[in-house]
Amino acid sequence: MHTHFTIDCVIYSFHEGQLKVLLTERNESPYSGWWALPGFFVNKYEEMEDAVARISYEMTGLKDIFMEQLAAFAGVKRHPEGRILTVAYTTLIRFDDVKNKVKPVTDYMRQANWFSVSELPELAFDHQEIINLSLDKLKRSISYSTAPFELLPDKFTLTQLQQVYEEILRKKLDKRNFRKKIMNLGYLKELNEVQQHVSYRAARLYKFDKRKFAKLFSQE
Amino acid sequence: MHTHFTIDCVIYSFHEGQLKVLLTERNESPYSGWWALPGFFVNKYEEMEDAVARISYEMTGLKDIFMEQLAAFAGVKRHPEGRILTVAYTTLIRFDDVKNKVKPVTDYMRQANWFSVSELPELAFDHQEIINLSLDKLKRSISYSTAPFELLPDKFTLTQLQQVYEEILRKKLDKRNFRKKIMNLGYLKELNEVQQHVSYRAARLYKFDKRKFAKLFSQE
DNA sequence: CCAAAAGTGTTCATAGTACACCCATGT
DNA sequence: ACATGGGTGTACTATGAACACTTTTGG
Repeated sequence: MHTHFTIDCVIYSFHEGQLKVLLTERNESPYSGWWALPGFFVNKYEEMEDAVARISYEMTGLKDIFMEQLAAFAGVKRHPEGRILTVAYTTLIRFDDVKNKVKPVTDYMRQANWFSVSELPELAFDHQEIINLSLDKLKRSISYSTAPFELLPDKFTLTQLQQVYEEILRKKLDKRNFRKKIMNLGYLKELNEVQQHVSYRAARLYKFDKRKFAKLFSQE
Repeated sequence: MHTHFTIDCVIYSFHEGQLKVLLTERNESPYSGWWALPGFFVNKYEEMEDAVARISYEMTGLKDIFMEQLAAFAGVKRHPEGRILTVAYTTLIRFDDVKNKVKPVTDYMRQANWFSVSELPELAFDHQEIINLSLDKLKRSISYSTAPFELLPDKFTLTQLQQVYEEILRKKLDKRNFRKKIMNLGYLKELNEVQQHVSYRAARLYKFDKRKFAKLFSQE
């Protein structure tokens, strides 16, 4: 009638054209020395939302990130000591905001690091399964969500945006059709600015207009 | 680091043109005498899937129903005794298959009964919230899922099918457009049979072709 | 013959797809 | 001048939405 209760965090980012996930190296048995999702036990009188914030901070050093629930995993055999129920949470963050800040503030993890989702090491527990489920969900929801913009800097080019879509959907898109579609959605703000420091024609920058995005859904 | 762990079941059915959910009347404190989702504690060494099967059976008398995970709810204040983490599961069943079979086989519940989702009594715990979330999910997934067919008998009329869509989406649909769309999907089998015992023109019956439905997704 | 629900098509607007070349810039 | 990615349009197809009348049947 009781179970151990943990939270695991699937934190995505986008860098160098690739979708990355943040992993931590465990410093505790079992799976000491293995890479795993940042995660830990929930305290007895702690709300789940508070636990998510605390644990994501302690394991990765990241503060003030809002995470969304993915699912519960509760296999009796997940852990040698018996059932540990884990509730997995996911979020998307901008790589530039955090690039030098990922560092565990607890001894339970030795280090934290970004891995391309297509080249993951072997993971502890059932963490690969958790990532697979979350990637599926991301793929399904991308068209109706702000997900691509949460992964990009405030100002971005259409090519960068297209790369995010391509990484998440795992397929190539046609440039002209992509631009037509994305501009028709009506929530991109065209800026009078272009990329700097590139050795080819500089691309125009765009911003995501949250207000217009929200309007599309509120009117129904 | 430990928590109580329960499963709650959201079981839908369709009857008399309405989407129904199966509730049980509690016989235990807290909320004794209140209507609640069928749910109970998971045993220590029990797999979550086994617990779902056992609990749905004990609370409602229904056997062999496959349930899908919805989400975890873990508010510290959900229960006077402290945190109880519940994982909610949902399923859809055919009313005709079960109409006289819903009866708890435990004393924890006094009775089980179907309620129209639009006329629910006040529910125990946060169960209304759980139902709301599951209705949202059902609405979002209806177009890509077998959900409507799981709620209908083996042979059904197009009007019945349309009613299921209308109930889940909570809006009226145009008959001609609905038929055009649903027939274009290509997984309805037209039978050489019609309704019996109706006092008006009998409608043609259709079957859902699982194989064709599955093909649509496997080819991608 | 009447009540009740079954069944049926066309038009219009919108969205998706396929496809290839010239342009601007930095080195 | 060249390499690199930026930027653009058209034709076709498919899908979604609006809209009203005739047909069949049992009682």
